[in-house]
Parts: sequence; structure tokens; C-alpha cells
Amino acid sequence: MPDLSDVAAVAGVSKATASRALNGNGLVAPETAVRVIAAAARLGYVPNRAARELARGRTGIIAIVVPTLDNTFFTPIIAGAQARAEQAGLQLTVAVHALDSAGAFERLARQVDGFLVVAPRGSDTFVVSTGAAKPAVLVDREIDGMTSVVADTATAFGTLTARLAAEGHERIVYVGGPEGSWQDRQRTAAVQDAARRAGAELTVLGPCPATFAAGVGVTAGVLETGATAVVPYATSIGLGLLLALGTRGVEVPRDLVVSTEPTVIEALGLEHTPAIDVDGEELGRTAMDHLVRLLDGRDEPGRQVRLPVPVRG
Amino acid sequence: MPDLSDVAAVAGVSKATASRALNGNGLVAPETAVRVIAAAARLGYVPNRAARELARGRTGIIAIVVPTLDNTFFTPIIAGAQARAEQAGLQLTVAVHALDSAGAFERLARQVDGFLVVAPRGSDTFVVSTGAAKPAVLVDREIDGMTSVVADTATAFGTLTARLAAEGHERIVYVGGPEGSWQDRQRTAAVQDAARRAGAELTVLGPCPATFAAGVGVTAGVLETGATAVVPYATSIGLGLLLALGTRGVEVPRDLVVSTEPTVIEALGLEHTPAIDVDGEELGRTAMDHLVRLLDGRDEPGRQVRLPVPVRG
DNA sequence: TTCGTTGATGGAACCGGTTCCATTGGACCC
DNA sequence: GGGTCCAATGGAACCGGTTCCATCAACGAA
Repeated sequence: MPDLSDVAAVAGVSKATASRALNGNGLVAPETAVRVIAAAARLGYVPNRAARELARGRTGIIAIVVPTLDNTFFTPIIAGAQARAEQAGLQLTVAVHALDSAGAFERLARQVDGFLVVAPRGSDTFVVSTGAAKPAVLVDREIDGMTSVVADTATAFGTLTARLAAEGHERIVYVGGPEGSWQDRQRTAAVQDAARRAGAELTVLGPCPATFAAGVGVTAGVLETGATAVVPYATSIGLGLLLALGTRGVEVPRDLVVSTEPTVIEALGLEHTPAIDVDGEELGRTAMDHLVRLLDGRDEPGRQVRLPVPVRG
Repeated sequence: MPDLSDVAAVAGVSKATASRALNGNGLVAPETAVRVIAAAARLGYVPNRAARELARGRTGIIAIVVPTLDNTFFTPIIAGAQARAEQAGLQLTVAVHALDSAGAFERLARQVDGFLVVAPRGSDTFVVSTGAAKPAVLVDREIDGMTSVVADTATAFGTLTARLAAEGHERIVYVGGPEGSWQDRQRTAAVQDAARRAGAELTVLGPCPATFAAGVGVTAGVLETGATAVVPYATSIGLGLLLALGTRGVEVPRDLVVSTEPTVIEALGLEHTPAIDVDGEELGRTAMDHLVRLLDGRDEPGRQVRLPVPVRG
């Protein structure tokens, strides 16, 4: 395996010059740079990451912290972040919920250059502390002072509710998310506001974990309200609802409209069911973009980005 | 930030001794080791990964290659592997499907010490080539010469089929998995064999991608067979089936038994529905264990491990 | 008593880059 | 023509560990 000395020798320059030429600092004469680059290409030179890290004091690794991998909301975020990290020459490492133990987090902080924090529910103070150790971007949640990228589902849920009301639904149920969820607070407020304006009667159920089983469990409560449309916090809850409704002989969407994500609705061939369409990969990509900007010093911490979320159907 | 010299100074030993003490080589006097470790703890010393990598010529990073994160079968594997990696002092990086481009794979191979390869469908020759560059463990698939860890779902599917037949189901449908799936070949053979022995009539449908939508799509075909029990390749297919059956007024399990995973069955309150219970995390943990053994030279490549899969319900 | 052996330790080289600082040579200005 | 300045480059230190090799003391054997 050729190293920088080999490249330098072939190009007839010193290691220092070779390094500069390959990093494109612009401090070398153009023809020298060409010579070095050609030599590197000919030898198949690949820089040693560890050596570069050691010299530069940067690891080239980003950690994405997620509460669990079992929720299909998080995985596209990871995929998107991973794709962007690769483009930026960074490695992404997935830390599942390592935040509960401060020690584990401290250790991790020393191994990476920055964090993507997906913490829908933790306390603000703790989440903030994660950003103190290394540059961090908060995903799908906002806290003052931290850079964040969120899918603006609150607005989308409001729009959705308004549309359901406009289609004639006078009684609507919102099945809330997990206890303490930041997004749930936003969505609840938006849904209530939209229902009030449209003159629809809204029942808020929950809190309810974002799981399939919880969706099954909440079904009886939903039916009791006599509502004709239900808006669940998460797709998993919606799936549980749909399944349980099937076993109870409730016909969807005739008897009850369940607004889950468009792909589910499409697969089931349900018609005229409006639903919000969150692009998780885009969320991950954007978050990584902003983290890179932070690392490069091109951005100051605190920037808050909201991605619009379309309502389909 | 304290470094090894600081620890050595506090403990009153040289850097060399400090390094040995902290790595537990057993080459230092016990009381010296205790002193060094105490000093490290007091200073909050964390070794610099890059420096260690550079000196050792190892990166301390393992890549797990998965085709997608959207399939809930893979995510527990990742979680399990991650947990074990952490215990072993390794970092895990998730590479989504980076295998299609050989260039990307080559680049990745230089950044990591080894691979966990989850490739349910790729061609054998390509999968083998991944193991050539760096030590690798194949997950949930077997190829001669490569170390592998698989959940023995084939046997479990056979047992399941036999049990269904024993419970009086004379017509059973197996909904096969994606085209080219290694596990699907094993399961199909096992299911066919079990049905033949039990004298049950078996229809094999598919191939069918492991998605929710595919489960919905295959429902009509399942009903056409007049079967009273259906065994889907994947949970996602089973969920799609259950949903579609609900909208068609087919009562589960009275009219048709759908054998999905136990957690789903339990959540829905279905009784007497046998199902296989794959422990994905265990699969991930075991695979990582064996990779570590390969890296340490404690194992030769080629070992094939099969984890038993229980049938519940 | 003396020599060889063994176990614990320290010194120093080394991993492969980056970057500070010094050097050199040519262009430009007075 | 001599001095100044700047661009290009090389030498060497450095990042923070690991590990080879030498050293030294203690101990058992002859």
C-alpha cells in the first residue's frame, strides 16, 4: 500500500508539498500539483484515515443518536443522513438511545466530530447538554439555541384536519403520540386550532406510544367517540387501528376514515383519504447538511429549519 | 483533555507501562496496573481512537451492510450488533446497500476492520468478494467457505406447517419471499416437505417482495386457494394480508389463520395462532461475536452457525 | 558465590499524515 | 545594483498512542 512518501518520491517533491497538492490548498505551483496528483493516481494512493485524523484532530465520524430502530419513522432519517455523510467524506455511526447514560454519551462524544440527535421525548436540558460537547443538529424537534431541522408536520396536521372538516367530517379524533413528545404538542395545538376554526368537534386521545400494539389498544376509544375520521400521531398507530377495525367489522373508509401515510393508503386501495407525507430521508439529508456547515464554521449554532410537509389524497 | 502521558505521570510510570496496564496485556505488575487504572479513572482519560488506529493498523470500526432500513427484519440485527460492538470497544457503521457499486465497497473496505454482510438476495459470487477484502460474517444466509450466522427459520417453518396440519388445516398457503432469496429457498423446501409428510395440500405463492403492499396484493390469490391457513415469508407480508383481509370481511382466525410474528398476534388478541419467533437482536449479537473471533484469529473463516427458532402459540 | 533466567519497566522508534517555520530564488521597486 | 517582498518548497516537529528492544533487579540453580 503506497503512502504519501511514495507519492512524493515519484513526483519528485517533499511529503509536505505532496500533502498540500493533494489537499488542494492552492499553495503549490499548478504544474507541481498536476504532477503529484498524477503520481497519486498512478500508485493508487489512498490516504490513511487514522493518520489524517490524528494530525488534524478530527475524527471524520458523525454519530446519529436515535431512541430505537424499531420505529419506521427513524430509519429513513438514518438512510438520508448516511447518504449525505458519504458524500461529505464522513462516516456515520448509529447510536441507539445511548443518551440515557451520560457516561456512554461522554465517551461517544470523544470519538466523533458531531451529532445528529433524534430525541423526540427527552427533557430539554439533557438534549441541550448533548450539543455542548460537540456540534449537534437536533432532528424533528426544536430547542432554542440549537440548530434544528424539523418536518413541519404541525402545519400539515392542521391542514389535514381542515380538509377532513371541509369534506364533511363533523367529529374527528386525534390520537396523540407518546408522553412528552415535542412534535405531539405542536400537532395537538395545530389540530385543535384547525378544528375550532372549521367548527368540527375534536376529541384528543392519548398519550399513546408510537407502536402498532398501541394503535390496536386505542381502537375501542376511537369508536366510542362516534367520529367519522381519525388522525393518528404515527403510522404505526394508524396501522394498528386499521387492523383492529378490520377484526371488528368496521369498514374503512366508509364507516371511518383513517389518515395514515400515503403509501399505506395507496397499497390498501383506499380512496379519498387525505394524509400527510413526511420525507424522512430528506430530513436526514438536510440535518446532515447543516451539521457539515456547523463543522466547517459556515454556520452558527441556533439555526432552525422547517421542511414543508405536503398533504396528499 | 488528558492523554496517556498525563496518566503515566500521575501513576508514576512510563507511557509504555501505562499503555500496557490499560490494555490488560498482563505484562505489568498487578499493583502497578491498579495504580495506572486508578489514575486514568481519576483524570477521566479516554484513549484517542485515531492514535490507536494509527499505531495498531486497525480502525476499530465494523461496517454492517444491509439492503435497506425499511424492513423491520434488519433493524433488530443492527441493534444487536451495535450492542455487542460497543462491548467489544468497536464502532459500528451502517452501510445501506453500498454493495451495488464495487468502488464504494472498496473504499469502505479500507476504512473498516471487518464486515457484517446482510445480503438476502445478491449473487453468491459478489457476496463472496466482500469477504475477500476484510474478515466478514454473513448474516442469515449461508455460502460455503464464509463464516455465517443464520436463524434456522427453515426448520421452524417446517415445524409450523406440521403443527397447522395437525390442528386440522388441510389446505395451507405459503407466500414466498423475494426473488432469489436464500432463506426463501430453504423455507419453501421445508414447508413443502412438512406438508407432504402431514398429508396437507400446500400452495406456494410468490415470489413476493417483503413489503406491506405486496402482502395486500397477494391477498386475492390466497383466498382463491380456499386455504384455511396462510404462512407468509415475512411479517410485513403478513401485516398486509391481515389488513386486506379486514377490508374484505374475512374474519381472522375463524375463516383464515395468518401466521405472523407472535408480537402481532398478541397485540391483535388472536388465539391459537402458531407463529415463528425470530430473535433478530440475537442474530446480530452472535454475528458480531463471531466477527470478533475472526478478527482476533480465534476462528478460521467458514464456520456456520444456526440459531434455533422457536414456534410459539 | 556467581551466572543465567525471568518478570517488570523505561526509552525510543514508529504509524502516516498535517502544518509551522525556515529557506530559496526570482520579480519588482527605488 | 541592492534591497524587499512574495510564491514555492523542504525540513522537521507533532498528533497520541503501541510495541520492539534494552535494562535492571530479584531469584533459583550450579
